[in-house]
Amino acid sequence: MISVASWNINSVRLRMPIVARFLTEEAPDVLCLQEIKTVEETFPFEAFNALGYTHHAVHGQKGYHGVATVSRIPLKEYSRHDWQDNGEARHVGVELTEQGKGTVIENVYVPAGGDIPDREQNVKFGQKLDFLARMTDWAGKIEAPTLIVGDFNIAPLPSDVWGHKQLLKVVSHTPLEVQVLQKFKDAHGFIDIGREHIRDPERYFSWWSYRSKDWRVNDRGRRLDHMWASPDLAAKSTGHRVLEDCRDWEKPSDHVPLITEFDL
DNA sequence: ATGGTGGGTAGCCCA
Repeated sequence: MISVASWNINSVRLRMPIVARFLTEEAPDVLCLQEIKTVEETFPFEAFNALGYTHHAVHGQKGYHGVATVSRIPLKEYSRHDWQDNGEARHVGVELTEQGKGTVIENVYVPAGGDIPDREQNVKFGQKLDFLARMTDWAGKIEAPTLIVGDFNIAPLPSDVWGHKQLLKVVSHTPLEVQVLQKFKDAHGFIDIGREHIRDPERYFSWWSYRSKDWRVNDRGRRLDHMWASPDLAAKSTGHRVLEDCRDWEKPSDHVPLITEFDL
């Protein structure tokens, strides 16, 4: 059995205490972090090593974005893509080298896309769409059994958001983004593991804005984080959980971790 | 309809 977690941590240095708590309590084999907001030189390697997570692939950037995959089972860095073609650190891929040998885990942080869902008025929205288009070209050429996880910054289903009608013109849930994400999915035949285990139309959120008070009461969440797998790999997924309680931990991220277990 | 809260980092950018 191998378990893989994904968590947009919104500064790994600030939140190392809750990361340590998560690794101690849940002990996933692999943890994919997004928005680490640091370069490799100041990544807290020692803290991860002390917890038994001695294998790392870090693609960092000063102040913004950045992704890291840490593991207690052996892996090697496999790829780094710049799907936005602007030098931002939003992807790192690893390949498992012993247990689960040959399995590729791609860790991605899709651009949020700004506030206005129109590429003419908002450069960031165009960059988000272009990022996804390049990711789609790449997905069509995948050969290894692949798990792609991370903050996709799109909530595709009506049951992935607190209010479908209210959010149709809000970046992350527009029909155009949903369509572009679907093309990416179809390019490789990815399976949405989260929704294999928590079926539509059951409520499934992974992010609650810091700006919304009483997140548990108002529950204005969205499912921005995903774990998608090649069909053969998805068939080996035996469990999937959303750790909503982490949203209430001290100095929380606005995202919560997802964990999938595989019979590998 | 608006602004609301966070993080990184040094005057804003980004989410």
